[in-house]
Amino acid sequence: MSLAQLEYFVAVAEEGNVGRAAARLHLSQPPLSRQMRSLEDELGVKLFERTSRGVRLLAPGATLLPRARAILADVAAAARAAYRAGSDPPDSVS
Amino acid sequence: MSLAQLEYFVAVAEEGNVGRAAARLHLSQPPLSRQMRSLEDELGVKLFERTSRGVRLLAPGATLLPRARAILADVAAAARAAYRAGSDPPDSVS
DNA sequence: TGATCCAATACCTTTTCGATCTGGCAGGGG
DNA sequence: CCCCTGCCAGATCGAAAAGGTATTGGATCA
Repeated sequence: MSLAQLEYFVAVAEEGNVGRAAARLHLSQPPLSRQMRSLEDELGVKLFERTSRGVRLLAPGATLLPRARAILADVAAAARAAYRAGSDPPDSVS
Repeated sequence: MSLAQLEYFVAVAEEGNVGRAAARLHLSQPPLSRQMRSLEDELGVKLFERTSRGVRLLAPGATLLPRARAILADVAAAARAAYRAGSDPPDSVS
């Protein structure tokens, strides 16, 4: 599982449509389909139900979605925190 | 930033030694050095001080370390949760 | 039944990642 | 003082992964 896959997953879940999610991610549709499939394979569960009008979250997908969002937010926060720790010398009240 | 880089970072921080961390990760030393370098580049800060006897965490590294551990734990927990949501049918009291 | 929309597959290209080999720098023993 | 050892960094090469285009298959709707 990669952070990219989590971003992709969130986009697909939010759009309910692989093609539209791909556009939003500035990506083409087939790679995104494949990434979702390999994520499902790795987790050992189906995240989406594929219909003829798009995709719908299944229970495992619904469970994963908020966690994925939180993880991505934590990663961004960690990057910012590390950056600040470097800009600010060890102690600084300014 | 990738999850692999976070794992690598934790290993290097814990070992205080790139070569030993590489062995622990079943990886060779040069790729690990590069990954740490590219992580630093991406974050825009130095995470380690390189000495001739190993590496030592700088302030940004110290800030990142607990967050990296938490993120990795969250990822693992999310994977397990999704898997369970798939094994268990939607409702189950058993 | 023909048109349309969507996801999946096939095939290829490009980028990324890891391994091996080599070099440079600091400490420790003769 | 010199050499040897241990550690990190750089260069080059091959393998694996990711993305793009073109195409197919399936379902819905007029």
